[in-house]
Amino acid sequence: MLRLYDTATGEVTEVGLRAPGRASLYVCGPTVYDAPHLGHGRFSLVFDVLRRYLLFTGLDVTYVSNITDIDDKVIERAASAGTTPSELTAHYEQVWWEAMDALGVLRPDEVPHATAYVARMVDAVAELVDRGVAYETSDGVYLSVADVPGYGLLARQPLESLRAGARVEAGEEKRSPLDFVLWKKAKPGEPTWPSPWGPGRPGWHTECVVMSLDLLGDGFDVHGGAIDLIFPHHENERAQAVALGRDFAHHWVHNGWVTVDGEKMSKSLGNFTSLDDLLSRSDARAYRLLVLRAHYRSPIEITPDTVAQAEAQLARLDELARRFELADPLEAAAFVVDAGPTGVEERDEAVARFRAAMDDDLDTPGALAAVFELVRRANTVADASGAEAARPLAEAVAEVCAAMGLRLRRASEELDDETAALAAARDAARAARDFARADSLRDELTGRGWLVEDTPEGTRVRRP
RNA sequence: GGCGGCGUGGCCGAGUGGUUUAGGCAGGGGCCUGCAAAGCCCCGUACCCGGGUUCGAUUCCCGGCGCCGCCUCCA
Repeated sequence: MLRLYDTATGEVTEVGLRAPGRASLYVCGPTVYDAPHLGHGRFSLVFDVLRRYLLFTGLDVTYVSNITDIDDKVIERAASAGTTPSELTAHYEQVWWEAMDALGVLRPDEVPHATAYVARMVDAVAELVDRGVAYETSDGVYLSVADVPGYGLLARQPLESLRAGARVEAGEEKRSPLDFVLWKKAKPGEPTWPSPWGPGRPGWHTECVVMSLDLLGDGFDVHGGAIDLIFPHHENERAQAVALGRDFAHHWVHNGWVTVDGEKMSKSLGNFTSLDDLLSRSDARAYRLLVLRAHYRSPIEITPDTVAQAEAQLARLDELARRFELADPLEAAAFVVDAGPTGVEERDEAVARFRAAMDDDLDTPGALAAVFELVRRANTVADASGAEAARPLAEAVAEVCAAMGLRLRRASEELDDETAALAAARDAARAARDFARADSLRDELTGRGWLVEDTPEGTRVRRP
């Protein structure tokens, strides 16, 4: 059974499921006011891997991830771009899904949009006011965190300690600097929805509480997001759920940063890279592999060097797929499910090692180590006893990679006529034992950017 | 000021109180090959510093040093 670090307790504990055989996950999605960057890519990949692994173990998984399509940034960006918030968010949501598709991230089962949930958010805020834990000011409605038992649980800091560091804006009417806005009264020119407090729009933290509980119900299993969402976003979500008397997420999972030169990549530091930049200059699978190579809670450094290392690693896997002409399990189905032991002992043990690593707080580096050991074994057995003897091992590599969403590529490149002719000429020269000519033809091919290999079937060229 | 994380061999990156090792990339030697490539085999006496606990610490404790993060509606 899967064990994961739980931010709420600070310990790695078993992920208890609300309903046997069924897992429910809510992952905070993007605010669609700009193109996605590497950080968005990482959290999407981390939770895609978690989801795929749960599916692999045979669970029925419901995965919900939202789109935030109304907030200050959306309004500001739309204004400066001379467009409307809804046009802006429609555009960037499309960009978002294109990037997710490129990364091989499965679409969520449900994608709630904040703007579609405003009425239900108003209901929730009204109930918080009724319960006496929220109050109205001249500019909105706020939650009184002092009235929420256990506030600071996720931040792992007591209320007083958080208060000491909180920034206080001049002219605020909040009772405590930590109180956060549930409803913002409209300023001129802003999109609005009706409410008991006049026209306005919801605060950010409310949507995820309302949408997750609506779609997954009380006591859903896992709530995830990137580490920066712990405080205040998730803390404040939880605070509302507690104040509403609802049973909220049972396990909190957060992934680590993408860093650049050892520093957190962030917009304010101006050191962020868009996902498109990376995908345009590297194999999209390399980013998934880069994410898998590090533990999900560790920071990962994305540099041209680490990307190149991941691509070299990928080449080793692809080479195996080519050697065995492996079918891609993700060609036939969106995800793979473990069919259980096959009776081929070495294969079954390797899959068990893979699962043990994944069960141990999603230890993907360990899982990858099991994969590469299996790659070596498959090649060794094939060298000694032929490809058929090693086939179950090689197929297990593809299967287990697919369980992490990593697809292997066996297709050789399309050859243009000239290249194919050079390769054929080289085969003829070798057959005639005219090695000088064969070597010069290889140089010719190499000069055109091909890597030349001899196989039992003759010259094979591929891109390095 | 409060809270937390990290410091592993050329690089990336796991892990562990001591028996034989993560894994990948790069590098060296070998097998294979007409020569290569791919694949396979072998190779690096790594764990920030100083104390302490211990028969024994990279792993536990304390103290340093260095780096990073959160306490701001950043993934």
